[in-house]
Amino acid sequence: MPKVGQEPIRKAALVSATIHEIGKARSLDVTVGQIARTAGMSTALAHYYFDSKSALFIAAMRHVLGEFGRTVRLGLRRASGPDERLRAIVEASLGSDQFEEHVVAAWLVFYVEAQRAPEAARLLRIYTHRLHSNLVHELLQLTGRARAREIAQGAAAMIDGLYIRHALGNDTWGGQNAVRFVTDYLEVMLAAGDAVRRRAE
Amino acid sequence: MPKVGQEPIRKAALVSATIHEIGKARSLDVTVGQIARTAGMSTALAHYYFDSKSALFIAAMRHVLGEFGRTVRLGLRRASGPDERLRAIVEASLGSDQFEEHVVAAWLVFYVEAQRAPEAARLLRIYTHRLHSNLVHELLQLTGRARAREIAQGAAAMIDGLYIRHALGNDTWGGQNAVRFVTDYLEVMLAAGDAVRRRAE
DNA sequence: TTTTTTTTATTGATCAGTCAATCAGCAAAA
DNA sequence: TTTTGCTGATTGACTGATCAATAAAAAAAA
Repeated sequence: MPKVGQEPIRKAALVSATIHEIGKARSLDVTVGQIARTAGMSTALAHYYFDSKSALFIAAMRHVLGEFGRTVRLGLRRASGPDERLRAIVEASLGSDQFEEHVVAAWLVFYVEAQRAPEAARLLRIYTHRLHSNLVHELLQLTGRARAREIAQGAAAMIDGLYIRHALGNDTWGGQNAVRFVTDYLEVMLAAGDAVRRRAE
Repeated sequence: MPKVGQEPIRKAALVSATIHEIGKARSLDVTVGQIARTAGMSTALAHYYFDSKSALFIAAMRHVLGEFGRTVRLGLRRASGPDERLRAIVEASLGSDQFEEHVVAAWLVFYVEAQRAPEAARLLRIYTHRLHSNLVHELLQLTGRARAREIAQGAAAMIDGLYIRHALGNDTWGGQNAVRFVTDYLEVMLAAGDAVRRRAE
């Protein structure tokens, strides 16, 4: 049975199983044994491919973040013009892909882990910065730099907030409307910026 | 040494130690032993006053939520007029009290716990509903019911998002500006509502 | 008032269970 | 025969919870 070239297959299976199990347990409190069993192998083999449990978690987090990045890039490639592109970013962040149950749980859990594990914090910072600079890049076509940065911060915070409220089931809206909340915010803030600018002139 | 009437003192010490230890560990992964030692007693005594570890966590969460509720009520009592009162709500949510290191960590950890423990979920829902209805109550003086609800949802999401970004150190602004982000949002959304209404007339 | 009983407060020791990690060793390719 | 893939068994450390035992205060009884 032992074939060569199993490493990438096994690692992928373990990463996928990790996300799945975290989603099921809704917590990082998942044993390597559970993960390994779900991935169809022994505990020892899981440790053969990943030195430690936390290394496995980091790999899982990197995978979720990678998936997200790919979704954003795909959305951006399809959109044209700043408005459409802003919408694409928001949709990638609050789209149905990201709202899959186990992905949601993984994100929440990673948020907590980012408080302790430096590597997890680093990964999350990359996500934050990318979201911010993506938003600013488009907003710069529509307003000044200072205002673009401010609106991007507000929108990013709103995205995170809507995400968490959905994750905890504390939302009355469906996932659909979440996008509208942010796009409304962007639209209104940009219009208000115009008003301010006009008033100043 | 054993005196009567220790129960409230011991329980308060345990709750306080729990919040402190969660803040230090930045995780729910804290042993009863650690908490008990910090509270100046044995593990067995901690179990004497709280049946289980999770009962202790729930008590700690109830305490944090209670403190928050008190802060909101105090702020509301001091404010007059819907604008001031809205500001008071936001300030209570994003004020320096709530940004104390261990309180922040406790909130984040409770968010995750709310995914599994029904009682934790219930407590968090109370917080969510209270924040929402507080906001709606004031907004109703300034706009229609449907719009009030929508703006309240957006503002609440933004508050949570700003909170988490601060908790993770992913904020470039200081805690101060966080309040301004939300009040700006409220102001602009209300103004836009007026514009829409005027346009419709 | 003194004595006895009950209640409250407290702990060290320990149980029963869990878990991450290791290791020695086997099987099949290369 | 060396490398890669794989596992059962085991280790060592930890943890929540329980319990028997003890001390002091309060209440009841004498």
